[in-house]
Formats: sequence, C-alpha cells, structure tokens
Amino acid sequence: MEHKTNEDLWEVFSAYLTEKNLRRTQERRVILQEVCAFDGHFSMDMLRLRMNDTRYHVSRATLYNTLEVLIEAKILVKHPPNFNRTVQYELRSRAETHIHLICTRCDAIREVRYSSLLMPNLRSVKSNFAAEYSTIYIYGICGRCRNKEQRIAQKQKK
Amino acid sequence: MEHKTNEDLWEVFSAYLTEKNLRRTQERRVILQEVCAFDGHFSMDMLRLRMNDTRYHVSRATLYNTLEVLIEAKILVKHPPNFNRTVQYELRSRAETHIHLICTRCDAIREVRYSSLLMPNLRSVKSNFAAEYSTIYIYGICGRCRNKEQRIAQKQKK
DNA sequence: ATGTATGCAAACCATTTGCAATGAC
DNA sequence: GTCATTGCAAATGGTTTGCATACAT
Repeated sequence: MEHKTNEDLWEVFSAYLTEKNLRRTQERRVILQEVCAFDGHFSMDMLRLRMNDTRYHVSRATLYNTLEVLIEAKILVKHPPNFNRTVQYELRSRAETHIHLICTRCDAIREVRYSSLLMPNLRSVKSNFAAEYSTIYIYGICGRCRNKEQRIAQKQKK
Repeated sequence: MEHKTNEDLWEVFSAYLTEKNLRRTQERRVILQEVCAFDGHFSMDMLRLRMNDTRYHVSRATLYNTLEVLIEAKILVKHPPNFNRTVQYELRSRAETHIHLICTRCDAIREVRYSSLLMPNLRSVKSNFAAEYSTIYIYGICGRCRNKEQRIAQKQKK
C-alpha cells in the first residue's frame, strides 16, 4: 500500500483506456513510466527534459494530452500554477498525504504531513465541497528567502 | 478596525510613496480608489472594466505596475493564478481572515472563516515559514459543479 | 531640471488548437 | 478500414518589457 509501482499503474491505466475505448499507445506507456520516476512534483519542462533521455520522441501536444488523460484516470493530480505560471503535476497517491508550503519568492515547495489534529477540522471545512479531491496550499515566504531578505536589510542599514 | 476606508488607505499609500521617493500621481490615486470599491477578490480584467467607467484612462502597464507597488506597500495581496492562469488580487486586510475554497471546474472562490479550532494547529504548521503573510487555499469541486456532473452521469446511464 | 511614471506596442512563454499523417483496434 | 492519436506549427492570452513622452517633485 505504500507506493504503487510503475507496472501497477500501467495496469490501472490500461484498464481505464480499455474501458473508455482509448488506445494503448507506446507514447502513453513511456510517459507514464517517466512520470512515475519522479519522486514528487514535476513541471511540464522537467518531464520534457526527462523524455529527451529516452529513445522515444514525444511532442509537446502529446505530453499535455496524455497528462490530461492520466488526470481523468485519477492517476495524476494537477496543482494550480505558481506565480511563474507553470503547472505542477504529482501522482495522486502522493498528493493527498501532505500540505504544500509554497514560497512566493523562490517557488520552492516544502511538504508537511497532515497533523492528526488538523485533519478533523479540515473535514468540517470541506463539507459540501470537493471530497473527490483536494489539497492544501499555504503561500508565504520560506525560511531561506526570509533570511536572505533580512541579511540584505541589515546591509542597507550600515 | 473593521474595514479601512479608501481615504485611510490613500493616507497609508501616500506615506509609503513619500518614504520611498515615489510620486503621488493621479493614476495611483484613482487605481487605489477603484481597488477599494471591490468587495472581495478581483482580477486584472475586472479592474480594467471598472476603470473604463471612470474618466481616467489608465494603461495596462500602469495598472500592473501600480498593483505591484500596492503589494510592496502591504495594502494589496496577490493570489496565485487559478487554472485559467489569471491572478486574483485582494485587500490585505481582508485576505488573512479566511480560507479560500477554489473550484477547479468553474474557478468560483468561496470563502470560509477560519475556525477557531483550526487556527492553533495551523500556527504550528507555519513555523519557520512565512509569518509575514500567508493564506490557505483548498482546491476541489464545489457543490454546484458536483451536482451538475452527477446529473450528467445520471443521464448517460439511461 | 531631474528622473520617476505613463502609454503604447511588441515581446514572452506556458499552454492550446487545427489539421494532415500515422497507427491501434 | 475506421477513428483515435500523434506531431508540427501557428494561435492564444495574461503578463512583461522597451522606449519615447509626460509630469511630480
């Protein structure tokens, strides 16, 4: 139950494709494989780079299209764009287990596991909303950027 | 303490501009006024429309520029882009009092006040992060879209 | 007088779209 | 053979940028 493997997910995806009368193409196979190789969030650019290392050439349009199908199949999740306007993707099985702390300065994403205390309260917040899928994002300034800014402020005082 | 008025905020903004050796232009005055007239979130497009109703013509570039200055002055807050890639703005004084429930289907934003129970737990989550500013977003599917989808699914079964 | 602000139009760039060619079934 | 899928190149659209002009100080 920990982590579904690449092969497990291909089986799930295959079943979905068959059910919907969609085709099991080589491209879809390879894309899922590379998606699974990420440990966490990834952007379209990161995926494109990784695809370049395989012997399969896959066009941009196909990448976008396939990720969309993976989302419909409930295998992937799409995070809202960051301030740089790029969308991040993540395996759904990972996404629901943590809160995202996103730095508005450097776009770094830190993940924090739900605290058991937080959970029940969120459940009440989410009544009549979502249920199918939701994730929590908290935007702010990470420790690193905060320190950097303080150092700069310090210098200016002198 | 409820809601700062337009005039209060112009005073704050003026002080900020003077401190930073920036200019108190007519455009900045009018933009702040129109920004204050929104009740909640607004997008650049909504602001552009509203500006059309005033007798001042203000260019796109100036709107973007001014909103950026208002953010630096800590009067405004910029929400991350939604799935349509448009950024939402909000008066900072409003933003920290609620959680945003954002529908990934229709982009509707529903606001929910922090529950007193949720707050202390969040404080611990946020340690070593932000503090200066943060807001909570929960993405999912709103009741309305959920119902619509269920109705469609129902029809297909028949 | 000085240099910040503005307006315009062009540039950016992640994502989407249209369409002819390909290939899974 | 049929129709979903792919690849390419062009389009989209919110936001940003460069630069000449205007104007607050």
